Amino acid sequence: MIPEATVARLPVYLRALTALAEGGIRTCSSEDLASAAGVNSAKLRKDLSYLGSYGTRGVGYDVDYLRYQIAREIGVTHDWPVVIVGIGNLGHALANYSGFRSRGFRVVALLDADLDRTGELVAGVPVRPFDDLEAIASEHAVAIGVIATPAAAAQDVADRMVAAGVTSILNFAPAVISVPEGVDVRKVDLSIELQILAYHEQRKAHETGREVAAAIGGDQ
Amino acid sequence: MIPEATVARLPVYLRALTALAEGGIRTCSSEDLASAAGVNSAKLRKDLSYLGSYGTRGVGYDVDYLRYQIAREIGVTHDWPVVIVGIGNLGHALANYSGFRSRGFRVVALLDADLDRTGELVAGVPVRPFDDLEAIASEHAVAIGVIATPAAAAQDVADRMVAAGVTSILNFAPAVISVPEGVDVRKVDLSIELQILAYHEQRKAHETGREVAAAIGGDQ
DNA sequence: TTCTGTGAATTGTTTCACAGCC
DNA sequence: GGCTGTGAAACAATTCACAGAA
Repeated sequence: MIPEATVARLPVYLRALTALAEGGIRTCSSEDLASAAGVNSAKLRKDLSYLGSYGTRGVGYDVDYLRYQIAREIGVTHDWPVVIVGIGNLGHALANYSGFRSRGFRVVALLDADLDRTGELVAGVPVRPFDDLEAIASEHAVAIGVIATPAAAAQDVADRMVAAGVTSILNFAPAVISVPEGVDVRKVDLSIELQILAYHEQRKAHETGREVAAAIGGDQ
Repeated sequence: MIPEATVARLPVYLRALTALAEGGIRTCSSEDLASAAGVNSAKLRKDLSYLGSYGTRGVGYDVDYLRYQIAREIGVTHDWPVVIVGIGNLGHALANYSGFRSRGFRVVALLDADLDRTGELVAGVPVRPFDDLEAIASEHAVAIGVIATPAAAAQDVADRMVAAGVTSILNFAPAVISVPEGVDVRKVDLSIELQILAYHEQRKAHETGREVAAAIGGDQ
């Protein structure tokens, strides 16, 4: 059983290893890989230790071998079919995102409730009516769905996805969706990320203010 | 000093409170708010306790009052000016995202290195050359920048942002960027989120396999 | 000697359970 | 009686520090 925090970092290691491999590097130390991934080496080694012993003491890790082991652990040695629902600005961006294709995912359908959009080609894939969801999900055995609709539609879309057999949902809509036991949801929310930054930014401003005040105050 | 895990949830509570307020609800219990935010009530109360005592025992929380207190704590009672660099598909989607405006952020400029894009209007804001970054950042006192460029450009953009006085960066490029002490970076990576789902999906598949095997095996 | 793999210590987060206030 | 606020307990993640393999 791999800790959740480790699972969330494995894709980062995978990407870093791919970058190293593309740079022609065949072997790396935990220090090298950790710095490419933006973590410290103790954490990296601990994380990798949950997968097994894929390194060599005194030497390091074979880049290709470790890359394969992580890809296998994550489950991206084969492609996962994915549907995207909601082809607005964000849906367009997602459909065009080439990183999906190269990292283990294949967009098998783009769905939108607006029938005026039907037939429109986005990244070479035709937009289809949302009602085709069940047919597509069962035809392609889709387990992963992406919601890129407005917040108001998100729960309905999620319900339909679950009914159609989808058991993992990536939700970009700014809404909390509830799903049955056994279905995983991950949420990406742009304005929440910015608000977290704003909080720290505000604290930095206070900090500076205090330092300035202290400097002005001098040694009174 | 508010724990980081709590800080990351405050924006979720803020959004849930806004939804309650829009539904005409003036008072709510920790249970109500927790369920609107998708967390359990003990965690919610513990989180809110770091901000102060803004509830009333036996009654609950005043929605508007708590909303204001959280907004103040996060620092979104006034707007933060933001620049977006990289106006490709994702940059377009971000520029058009209305949640920015309504949640404490104002896009003051869209920048792109491709000069053919200069002047193009996106969501009513003209695209400007990347080299205008310093002028814009100092004119609007921009502290927060968004990177929506390809991975290869991300580090350069981050360096220029930091030099221009930006101290918080939201990075959508699939690359690790390094910044000096005192600069915050948050990363949003679409394919990493999908890979995390894939990991759990794969485990569910194994689990099912085992259950099926056990069922077939019966009580042998 | 170098660098991995990992117990042990530390630090952070969540959950429990109830005292205290309305 | 109902619900918040919070110590204390349980759990999870990170970091330390070093034994041991190459």
